[in-house]
Amino acid sequence: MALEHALLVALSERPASGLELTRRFEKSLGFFWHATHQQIYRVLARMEADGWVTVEVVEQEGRPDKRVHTPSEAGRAVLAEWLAAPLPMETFRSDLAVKLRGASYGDRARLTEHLVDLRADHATRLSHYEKFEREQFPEPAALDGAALDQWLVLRGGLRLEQFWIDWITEYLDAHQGFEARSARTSTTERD
Amino acid sequence: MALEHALLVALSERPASGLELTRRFEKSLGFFWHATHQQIYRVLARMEADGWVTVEVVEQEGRPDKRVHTPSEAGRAVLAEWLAAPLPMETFRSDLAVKLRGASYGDRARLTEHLVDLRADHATRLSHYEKFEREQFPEPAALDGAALDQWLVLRGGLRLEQFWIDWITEYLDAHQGFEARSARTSTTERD
DNA sequence: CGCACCTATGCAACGAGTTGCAAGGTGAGC
DNA sequence: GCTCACCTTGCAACTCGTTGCATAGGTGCG
Repeated sequence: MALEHALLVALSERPASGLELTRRFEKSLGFFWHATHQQIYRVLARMEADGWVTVEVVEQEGRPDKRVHTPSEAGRAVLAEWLAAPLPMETFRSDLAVKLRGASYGDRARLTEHLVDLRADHATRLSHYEKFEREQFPEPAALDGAALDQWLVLRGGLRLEQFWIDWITEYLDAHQGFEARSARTSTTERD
Repeated sequence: MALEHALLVALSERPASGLELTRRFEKSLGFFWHATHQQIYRVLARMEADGWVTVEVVEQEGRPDKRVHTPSEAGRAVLAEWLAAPLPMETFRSDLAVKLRGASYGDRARLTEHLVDLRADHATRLSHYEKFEREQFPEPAALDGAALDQWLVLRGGLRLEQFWIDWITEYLDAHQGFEARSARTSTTERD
């Protein structure tokens, strides 16, 4: 329902072809959104049919032509209307939560290994975001308008990665603590 | 792809009918998952056809019969296999992120109002979770096994609500700071 | 030349998830 | 007795998103 609007935001920042949008969604906007190129192409086609964007065919040297999309007046109106609507609370789905909760019904040691790996992956992405922040936004206090917004969304990405890391750490610590207590108890029992 | 597994976890904790599962998903498991009753019925039917659960029809007084589902041996094997698989990093979609990023192309004041409301909603849910934690898990250090896992998933829910609150707060503060700076600048210019 | 790979766009089929609606029964209030 | 709400299950139609494949030219490598 909202990919249309995400595309309108991206195209408002800079008109682009379908593939260029796909690339951009893998980068900065991708902190909180991901879409395959097919999905993007399909939605772009619908938006064009609905008159939300205009298309200009740009010929390129040594490459196929590309179709560059720009928000129309109608598209800008649709975007503005969507932006003004209230935000419903999002519930999300997390396989991780289900696996944590179901750990008793499987191999907890295997799960623990995967959790260590997953935490490492999130740490890697976090440091990637931090590098990006240092390079692209060296002086956040000087930002305003769209650039300030972009930085703040990146801040959300950073915070989210930290959330995953902290949660997994709490889980691992809690189970380690439980095992330590069990070991002490059985030692005591042996005595 | 994973609703099957979430249902198997829930049914492992306690066998249930479709509607009972729907209720439970609105509560504790719902921190990180939500499903409509239709979705649950359809998946239960498929799991029954695949032999992952067995169904017992339970007659009730003054109510329609209910069909209570219990994981079969095959179902438990499927769940264990899924639990042992590596966890892919989840990317998620957030309308909030898109709206924050696109704020320049709409009415920022309206968005700000909605953000204040949204933050209040998350704060409400957070305190609800905190109450639940105090009541259901008064002594976390004493937990083990499935109960410890349940508490840790609730901890994730708490952390996630805090994430939303902190992020929105950072956004509002940053824009307030920018407005304050702008006001000072224009005052200076007037002098 | 043959082969692999890149750019750019797109189709077809499938699975997941939501919304709207309904059947068929019970209990509660008036 | 009638209406209304609720319980339990379920169908149908729709949107959203993914996966696999296709086309058609261009570049790079041995």
